[in-house]
Amino acid sequence: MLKDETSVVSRRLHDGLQLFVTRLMARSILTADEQQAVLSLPARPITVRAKQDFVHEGEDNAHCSLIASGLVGRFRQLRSGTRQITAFHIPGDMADLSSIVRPVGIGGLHALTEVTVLRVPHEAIRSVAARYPAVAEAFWRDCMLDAAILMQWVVNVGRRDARARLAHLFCEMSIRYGIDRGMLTAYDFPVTQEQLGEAVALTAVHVNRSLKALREEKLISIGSGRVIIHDWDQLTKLGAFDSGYLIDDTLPVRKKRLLGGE
Amino acid sequence: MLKDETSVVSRRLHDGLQLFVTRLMARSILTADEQQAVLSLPARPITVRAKQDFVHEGEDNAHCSLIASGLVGRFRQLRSGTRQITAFHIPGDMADLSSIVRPVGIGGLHALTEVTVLRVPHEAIRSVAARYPAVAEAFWRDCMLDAAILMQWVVNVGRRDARARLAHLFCEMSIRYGIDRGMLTAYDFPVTQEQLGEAVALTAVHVNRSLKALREEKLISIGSGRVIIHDWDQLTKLGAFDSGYLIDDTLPVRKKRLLGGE
DNA sequence: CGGACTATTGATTTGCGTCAAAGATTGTGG
DNA sequence: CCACAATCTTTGACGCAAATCAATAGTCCG
Repeated sequence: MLKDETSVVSRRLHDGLQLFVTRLMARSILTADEQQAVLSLPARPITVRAKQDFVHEGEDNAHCSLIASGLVGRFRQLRSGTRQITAFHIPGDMADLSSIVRPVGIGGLHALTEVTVLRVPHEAIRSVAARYPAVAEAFWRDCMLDAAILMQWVVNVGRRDARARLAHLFCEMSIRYGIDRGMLTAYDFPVTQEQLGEAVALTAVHVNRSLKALREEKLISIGSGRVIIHDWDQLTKLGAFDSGYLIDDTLPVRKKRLLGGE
Repeated sequence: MLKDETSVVSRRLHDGLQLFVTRLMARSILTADEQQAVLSLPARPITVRAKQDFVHEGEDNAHCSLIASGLVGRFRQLRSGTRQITAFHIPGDMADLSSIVRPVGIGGLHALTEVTVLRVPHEAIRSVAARYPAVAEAFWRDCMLDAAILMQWVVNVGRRDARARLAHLFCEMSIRYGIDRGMLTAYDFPVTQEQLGEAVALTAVHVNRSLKALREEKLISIGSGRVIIHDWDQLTKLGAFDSGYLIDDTLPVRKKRLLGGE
C-alpha cells in the first residue's frame, strides 16, 4: 500500500518536472545529464484549492513553485484591494523562478483553479544551477521570456482598447498552451470575467460587453472555462498580435548554448 | 596626439564600465577578479544624437548597449506608429543585457537626449559569464530587477489614474538615480510631456494637465528637463509607491552569491 | 530672425467605470 | 438527487476621466 502510494507520488513528481524540462528545452539546449539533473530535483507536491493565494507578496520564500496542473495568476495587490494580474501561469511553468536570484518584487501567486504545485527548494535549484551552467542559462532565458511577455502586457494595457486587449491575451494563451503542439484554436482557460478584467485592466462589466462584441464578430467563443478561436487572422489583427516574441527563440537556428561548454 | 586621444577614449570606456560594475555590485557580490573581468570588457563608444533610435526591434544585434551618459527609452512601436515606452535607462544601465540569452522581444532603444553608448560585443559578455558564474548570476539578477520594474509599470498603467501614474514614475526615477547616493529629491529628467505620455500611457495634453495639478498641489516642480520633489511623503502616497521592489535586494542581508563558490 | 518643436489652455466627445438589478450556472448539504 | 445559496454573467442607465480637436504662447536652435 505504502509502496504504491509512494510510487504514485514519485510518478506525479516526475511528470511535473518533465513538463518543466520540456519547457526549458523548447528554447535551450541541455545534455542528457543536465536534463536528468533537473528531473532529479527534489519537489514536494501540494494541492491548492481554487481561489487561494499560495505565495504571498513580500514573504521570504525558500521554494519555487512549479505548476503541475491547473491555472495560476501572478498578481500585485493595491492598498485599495484591487488586484492587477501580471501573468498567467500554466502547467510546466516555474512561476517564481526569478526568486532564485531576486526574492523581492515578484508579487503573489493565486490559484485560479484547483492547482497542483511542486514546491522545489531554492537550495536544490541553486545547486543544480551551480553545477550546470547551461541549466542556469536555461533558467535565465526562461525568466527573460516571462519578461518579454510582461513587456507586451504593458503595451496591451497601455495602448489598446478593450476588445484588442482581450484578443491579444487570447492569442498569447493560445500560443503558450500549444508551444509544443503547434498553435491551438481551442483551449481551456478557466477564468472569470472578473479575473480577465484584473489581467487586462478593465472592469468585469466592460469585459462582459467586450466579449459579447468579440462573439458577435464571430472571432471567438468563450464560456464554461473554454476559449475557441474561430478566426485566428482577424483575432491577431484586432489584437495586433505578433507571435515572434513568444516563439522566435524556439526556432532551431535560434537555440543557443552559451555557458557550460559544447 | 594620437596617444592622448587613445587615453581619453580608454578613460571614457573605463568610466562607463565602472558605472556598470558599481550597478552590479549594489545587488551582487563580486570578487576583485570578477570586477576586473567586467571592467576589461571590450567596448566601443558611440555617440547617438537626441531623438535617434539606435537599437531596432527585431534586428539581430551582436552587441549590448551600456549607457554611459544621457537618457534612453526602451519602446515598442505599434503599426499605427504610436509607441509605448517600457523602460527608461540611465547611465550605468546595460539596456539590453537580456539579449545575451534571448535576442527577441525586447523592443527598440531610443535616445531621448544625446547619449553615449558603449557597445559591448555579445561574445565578450558571454565569455566573461562563462568563465565567472557569479558574473552570470549578477547579470541574471540585473535582468530581474528590470522585470520587477516592468511589473510595476503594468500595475501603474493598468490601475492608477493620471496623477498617480506620473507620481509613481517620478518616485521610481528618484530612487534609481540615487541608488548609490541615497534617494534624490531633485534630478535631471529631460523628457518631453509627449514622451512622459508614451511611458505612462496618456496623451501629451493630459500629461500637461496632470503635471499642472501636481505642481498646484506643491508635490513637485518640473520643467527644463529637471524634476524637483517637494513633498516625498505625499508623492509616494499619491503614487502608491513602495520602494521595496527597487532597493530591498541592496540591503546587506539580502545580497547573495549563489554560483561560483564562495 | 525664423522655423520647428514644446507647453498650455479651452471646448467637446467618448470609452470605460459605476451602480443596480435580473438571469444563469455552479456547487453543496440535506 | 433536489433545493437553495453563492457565484458568475448579462443588460441597462448614467457619470466621469481621459482622448480628441483646435488654437495660442513659449522656447530652443541654426
